[in-house]
Amino acid sequence: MHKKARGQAHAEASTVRDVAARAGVSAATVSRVIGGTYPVAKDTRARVLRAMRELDYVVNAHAQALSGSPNKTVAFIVDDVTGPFYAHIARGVEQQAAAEGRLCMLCTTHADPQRVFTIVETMREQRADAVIVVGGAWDDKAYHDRMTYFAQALDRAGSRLVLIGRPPLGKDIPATVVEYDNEGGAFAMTSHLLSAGHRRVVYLGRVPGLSTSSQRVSGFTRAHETLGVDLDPSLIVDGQFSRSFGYQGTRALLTSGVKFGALFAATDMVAAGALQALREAGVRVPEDVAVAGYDDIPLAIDVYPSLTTVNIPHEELGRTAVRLALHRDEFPEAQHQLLGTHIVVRDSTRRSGR
Amino acid sequence: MHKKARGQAHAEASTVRDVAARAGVSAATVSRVIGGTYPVAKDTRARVLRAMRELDYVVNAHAQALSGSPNKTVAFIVDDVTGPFYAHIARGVEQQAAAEGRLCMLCTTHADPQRVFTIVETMREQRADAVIVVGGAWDDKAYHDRMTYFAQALDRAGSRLVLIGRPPLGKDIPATVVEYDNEGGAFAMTSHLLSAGHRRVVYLGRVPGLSTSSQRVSGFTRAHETLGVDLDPSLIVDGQFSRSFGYQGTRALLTSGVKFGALFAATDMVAAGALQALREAGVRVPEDVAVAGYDDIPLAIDVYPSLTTVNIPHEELGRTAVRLALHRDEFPEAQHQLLGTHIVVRDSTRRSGR
DNA sequence: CTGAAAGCGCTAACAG
DNA sequence: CTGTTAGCGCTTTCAG
Repeated sequence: MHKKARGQAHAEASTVRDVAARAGVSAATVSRVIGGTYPVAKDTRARVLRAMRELDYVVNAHAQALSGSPNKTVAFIVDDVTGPFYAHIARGVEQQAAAEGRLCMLCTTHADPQRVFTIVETMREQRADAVIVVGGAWDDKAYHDRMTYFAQALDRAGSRLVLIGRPPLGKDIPATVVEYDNEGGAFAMTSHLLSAGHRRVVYLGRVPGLSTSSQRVSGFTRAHETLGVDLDPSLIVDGQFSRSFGYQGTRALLTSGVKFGALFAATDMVAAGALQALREAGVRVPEDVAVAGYDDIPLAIDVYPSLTTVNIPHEELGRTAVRLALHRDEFPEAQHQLLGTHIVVRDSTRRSGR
Repeated sequence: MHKKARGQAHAEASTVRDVAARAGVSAATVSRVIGGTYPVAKDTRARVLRAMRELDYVVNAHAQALSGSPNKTVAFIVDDVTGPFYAHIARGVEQQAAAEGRLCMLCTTHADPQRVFTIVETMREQRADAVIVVGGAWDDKAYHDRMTYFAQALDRAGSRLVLIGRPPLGKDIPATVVEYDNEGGAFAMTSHLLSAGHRRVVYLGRVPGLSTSSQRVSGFTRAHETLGVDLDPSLIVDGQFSRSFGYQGTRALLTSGVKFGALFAATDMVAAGALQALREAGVRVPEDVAVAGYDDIPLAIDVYPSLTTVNIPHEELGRTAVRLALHRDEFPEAQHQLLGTHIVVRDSTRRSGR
């Protein structure tokens, strides 16, 4: 009777053929009803529909994908969903993917640069029609080459590699790049601080070799040059993009006796840690030290005092990435976007006295 | 020459057959090499492997899935990735899914209860081997029935419905449920507040009909009964789980002239809004009003003053959900878990003077 | 250890 | 409008 006798008690899922039999039509007709993209007599369709319902029929997406219909999934690869920074981009991606009728696969690398390769490979297997990678890139040739290879491989397969917040791989590499004006934001923020009269501004949290970091530091430096303020190199301190580094780093700074009137944290998380350290040390913000962050994550309005920071259009980055990737044929010229950033002034730098 | 002449310039991806030809073996042998689960002569395997590399071969996951090999994806459905609450659960899910060799599909309902149905249906099509839904459920019969139906349908197909932070659907419904002690957490927190001497504690943000909310309110009420403190019903105020409601609601409370010495916010986000409103009104926390939240999201340590709140084991919820669902045959008894919660005391309730 | 052949569930020509 | 016939790329008996 049964095709197979599984150990499990799973009723075999019904197929187009079952539906066809029940509705007294051919499998092809059922398929046409499913697709909806082909004329089918009104009552035939009705019968088929009813049969589907009675059998609790559900198409098999894999079979669909296999027999030619374009795949409908977008892959999204991040370091860590937990960071508000990524979470908001993820929301944009998910939103746009849904709007374009795509499913969204979420993968996490936990900041292991190797893992991104494995994952991209897996996505090739899945035949995802866009693979979106977000986060700073490392200045590493091997890394760069590997990504370039993936870009080409995905392209050959009709898919697309998308980089969010990373520098382009190169001129003729088939990849979509959606950046935000990292350098410009840092420039604007530093200018804001310098114009308020601060002469010794700490940059807290440089990560050598990380593209995001280099760009921010570059904006920081350029602002000093532009405004003709000397920059003491010891004011740029290395450290991770984390709350705990913000805390530790600031404490270290405080005990080291370095003088500074303002602190520009590499990210809002770093700033949050810094604020705590300053508060514990009895340093008033912004009276004694002005503090600024970068990213404008929701946290920024809840810390005390509320944080002046650089706004990044998170959700738009995500949405743009998906849109561009899926419609690359319509917008071949637009495959490299640079979205704007702007500073948001809050209490942590307000009326800063020198 | 070519099988098809596509308009696109995509080189057709190579298949097992191509690899087989190149290695001078049959497709079956290539498949065996891929699966690794079957003896293949050492040098044959080597040749196949080389051919795969040379052709840049990538298996087609859909074809694999279609021809019987169990599917390898887990679906995760949330209201909104953006909430830190969900983000951390997502991390747990992703982590465990990766550990179990599964891919993770992320879907968002934007709090539209209808959308969850569409998505679950889509996941049936994808043949996901577990479908995880997180977030409070509505006390709605239609909703309940629909979920029950999905639970059964998924079960029939060898998949599994998992509910995180939602009450079970019923005794014999095949679904995995991972809850956290919502009522207990609220009870503990309320007791903490009452034992500190507060007699008029506001509960800010009840959402009638939402399971999460009902449980918290129930813990709140029970603590009053247990400690023999009268509860003025007007102290329970309805409102959404959002920062903005926390802000507005608190302002309204303040202008209404209702007296209260402590405020228990339905969630940390609500508490964050409340803190802002109190600060703006010149009400000192915790001296004038003690404030507590619920969820223990990272934000809680960054608001000022740092927030006393109820800790939920976010990541563990996610991990447990995946583990239980995938190994349901090994742990049939454990398909309903209740994870513990505990209060974390921080500055917002410290040394509260009556 | 390896090959040949059948088929997973669906869609896409090609004929009616 | 609808049925028939081929596969999509892979795994899996069943024979060597």
